[in-house]
Amino acid sequence: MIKTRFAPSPTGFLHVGGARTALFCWLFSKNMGGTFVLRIEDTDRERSTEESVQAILDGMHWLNLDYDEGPYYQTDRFDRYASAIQQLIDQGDAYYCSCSKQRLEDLREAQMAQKQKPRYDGCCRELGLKPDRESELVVRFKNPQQGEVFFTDHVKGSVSVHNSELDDLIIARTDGTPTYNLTVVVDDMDMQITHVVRGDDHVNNTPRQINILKALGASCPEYAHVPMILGDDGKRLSKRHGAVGVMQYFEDGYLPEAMLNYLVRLGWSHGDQEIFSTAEMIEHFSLDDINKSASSFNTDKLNWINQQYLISLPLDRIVDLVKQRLDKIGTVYDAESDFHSIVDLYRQRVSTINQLVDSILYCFKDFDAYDEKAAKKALRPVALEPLQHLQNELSRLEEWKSTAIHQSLEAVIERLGLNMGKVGQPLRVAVTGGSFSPPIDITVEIIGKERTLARITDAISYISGNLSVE
RNA sequence: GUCCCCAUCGUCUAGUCGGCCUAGGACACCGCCCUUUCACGGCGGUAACAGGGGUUCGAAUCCCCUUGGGGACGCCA
Repeated sequence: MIKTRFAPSPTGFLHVGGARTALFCWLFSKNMGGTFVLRIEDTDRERSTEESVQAILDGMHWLNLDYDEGPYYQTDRFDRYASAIQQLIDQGDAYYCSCSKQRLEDLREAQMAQKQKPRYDGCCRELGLKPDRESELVVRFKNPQQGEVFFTDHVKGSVSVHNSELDDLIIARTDGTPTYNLTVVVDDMDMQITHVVRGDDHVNNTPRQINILKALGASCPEYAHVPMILGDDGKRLSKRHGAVGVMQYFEDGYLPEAMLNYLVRLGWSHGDQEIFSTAEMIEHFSLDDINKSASSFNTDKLNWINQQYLISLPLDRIVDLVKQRLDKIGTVYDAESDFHSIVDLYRQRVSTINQLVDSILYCFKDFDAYDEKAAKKALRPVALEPLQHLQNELSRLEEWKSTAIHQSLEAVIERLGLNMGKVGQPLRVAVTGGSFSPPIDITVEIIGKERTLARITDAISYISGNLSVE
């Protein structure tokens, strides 16, 4: 039976890299019919926050990455860690160390100066120090000094590191609290995790953890270290640029399905397939197909995928999201109004919910100003006559339907000897404020007779006003 | 600096463990078609095996070196 875990530390929001790691982990366990556990690694009390825990939970919930077990909190398991540390000490696999931070710092500097890899020199390793009330000691793991650690990673392949490269890492701080490398090992062991799927910034920790695991008498899980996600510019995602929480994408109008689909294709593929339903991802996913190298986040492609989902998801879903957004930005609209047709007309013209809402706003409220370029091009004196004729024709319409509206347009075109562009485009700008919209007859129908006529009047006076100014 | 890892179009990638690759798909970009605008859709185009050595009848695929990138080196995780 397969068991995986996602183990974030709550020191910030769930960023795209973390989200993808969680996704791969989740996908793998679903594919194998295994168990997916969520574990919050909050042993660093200085930096862990309640808000971060919530942000991670929110992000996973939005993406629909549900867990079968947890969330477990490491801070609830300090007793267990203490006993594991004691076990190691009793076995002679760990020892107390009294080296001061100052000595450690000096040591590190001296090693760097000699172009060596900075690491603990084992000063207290054979001293047999005992803890007393006066001095606060730290506990170090007695890492083997001979041989090498070898493991086969599902994505990186064979990795080996000589024990001589490793030092005696601290497993308990002076205040007695356990550190990361000890807690992961104990938890993975106790929770019977069979596959550790995590960011590849942990490959260097793996040999140390394997050594601790062996000392504790446990067997090793399998590993899959997934590569990092770089920013749009190929640089590392950091707080200062690009590293936004996954919920920011929700705020920006992206769909969780699209986000998941985009993320799954970053570092993983299944032939030439681009669009995957969740079921398809689960069916085809395999850890061994994950790419070894880092990949860059590309917003253009995310936008494209989001648009694909905007088009293919059930209309009701999109309408709900549009209403939510409308409410959020405080747009007043008739609660009875039916958005289905307008949303359906626009979903293939935009790439996010927010863009969709922005572009249909003119249906609910009058716009403050015309789009500058559009007005300059379409609302010129030559447009006066067509607009006046349209005003006339349309005001006489009894049935406000696109077909009838279309006939009115045709009538004006014929009477004035113009083409559709000369008549339709001024109308479009007059009525929507901009130059992009679905077919003009349909657009006009949706806006309604009263509003349409009023806006044509406004456009006529706008053009006339400009005339008198000149 | 030391150790670990990585390297196909601008980006995401295919490349079933050497031949079917004069390197395929997608995003972006550029044309054309559809079209009253904008999109969607359709068709076409520009564009890559980091460099150098091997191994082999034959290498994007295997080996070595160089270069470049990333990661780790905490009483952070």
